Amino acid sequence: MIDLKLLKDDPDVVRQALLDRHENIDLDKMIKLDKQRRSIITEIQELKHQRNALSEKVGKLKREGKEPQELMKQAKELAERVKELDKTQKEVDDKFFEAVKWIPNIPHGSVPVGQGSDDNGFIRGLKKPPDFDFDVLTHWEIAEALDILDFKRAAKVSGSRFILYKGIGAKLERALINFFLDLHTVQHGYTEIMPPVLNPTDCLYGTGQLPKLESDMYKCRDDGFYLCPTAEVPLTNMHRDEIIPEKQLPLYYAAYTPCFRREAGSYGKDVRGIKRVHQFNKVELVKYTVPAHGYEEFEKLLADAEQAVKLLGLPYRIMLLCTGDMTFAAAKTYDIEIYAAGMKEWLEVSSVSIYDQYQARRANIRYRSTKGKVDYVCTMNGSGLATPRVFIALLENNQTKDGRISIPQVLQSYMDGKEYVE
RNA sequence: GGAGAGGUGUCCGAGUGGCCGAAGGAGCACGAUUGGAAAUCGUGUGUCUGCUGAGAAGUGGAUCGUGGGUUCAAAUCCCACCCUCUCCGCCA
Repeated sequence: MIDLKLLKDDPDVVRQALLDRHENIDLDKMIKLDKQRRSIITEIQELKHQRNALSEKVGKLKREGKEPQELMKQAKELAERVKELDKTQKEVDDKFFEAVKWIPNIPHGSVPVGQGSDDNGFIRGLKKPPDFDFDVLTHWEIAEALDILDFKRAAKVSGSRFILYKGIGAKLERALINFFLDLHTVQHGYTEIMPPVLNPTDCLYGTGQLPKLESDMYKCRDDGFYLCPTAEVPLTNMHRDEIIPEKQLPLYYAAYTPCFRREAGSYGKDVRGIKRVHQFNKVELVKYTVPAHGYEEFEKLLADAEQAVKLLGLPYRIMLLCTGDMTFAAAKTYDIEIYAAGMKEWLEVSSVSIYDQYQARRANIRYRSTKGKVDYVCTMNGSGLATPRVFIALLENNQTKDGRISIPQVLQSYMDGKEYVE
């Protein structure tokens, strides 16, 4: 949620943010509702004040053994009016907050204004894809040849866009997960969490997937749970409705979870292979910090994710997303993309986002400063990394002329010391 | 699914209709003490929010799991729901 003071005192900032993000939201209606709401509140509070004062008098007189009938009658009349107004206020309030939920975060000043991926900025990494001196295959061709992914049977047990890893393929997937977790917990100081992956509505609202991405998630009909679309959800909601002592900050969490996405609206796209699937594995990094250190920690988080790609020796680049390409709740986002030689595309393997206090406001996550002041924390997260695309890149970039895949050195200890998938 | 117990501030915990935003303790902050620290002593200390104010602040309102109800007045009484714990059943 945005800071409501902005709406009242500086609505143009919000208006500009909406423009930059190409969000079509009727801000004037909200401002009007807010004004209406405030005036009702003022009125109600005045009445309640009177009522409370009367009640107090009644109490005092009764204790003195008197029966203040007249006062009680007055108070009753007041109380009835208050009750009615309370109802009106609730209606206006509900309308207002329902509308405010749809206001996205304000982009950070360093974010380029733009429409879509063409307007994203290049930060660092490879400018051009690497060359190969032989005809490269796509990952689905290699995987079938090596019998490490079984597309037909994946479709049989679940449908299209599901992955069935087999044999050394399954082991490679497990190696990636373990490598990422070990890297971030041992080298980068994150605390490992293994959270539940069925999460209730409140959690998805807290991190900002709801209300906007409702149709992109799987929902359990009878229990109302959503299948976790990213570990960001449980990791960020862990501290919902808490006030964290400042000296405990920053908090660093890393978690492996499967992630579930309906990928609604992408039907004809990327149907071959495992680039876009309904269930995938991801190691997610989440940090909670004091707002003043947010952007410094954010750059470190990016570097932590980048390190994983570097150690795997994959060709990558880091892009800064423009206003039009960022998700709803983010104030700034970097994408790490690796090049897949077979598909001849850059694939996003990590999206590193900072939310300022937007998520914290929604999820009510606060901290108490050493001086005793309470304020919302700053949250951020990034994939470190999502496996299917790393898997693609390993197959497509590490393929050899003779049809094998060389295993990066950092993974070999997780693969019984093997140097090749063959 | 059945039976019982419980949900109060940062935490523990008292509180069964008005003098309760809430005893007591811990924690935290500040001060004293100390060469420094621990211990000790003193003082302060919930959160959200309306209005006025440049601000310091002032003055209201709300808040004791959530939502309703009774009452002039609710942490306290009534109803529904949610969550946690214990026991039983069921499943793994």
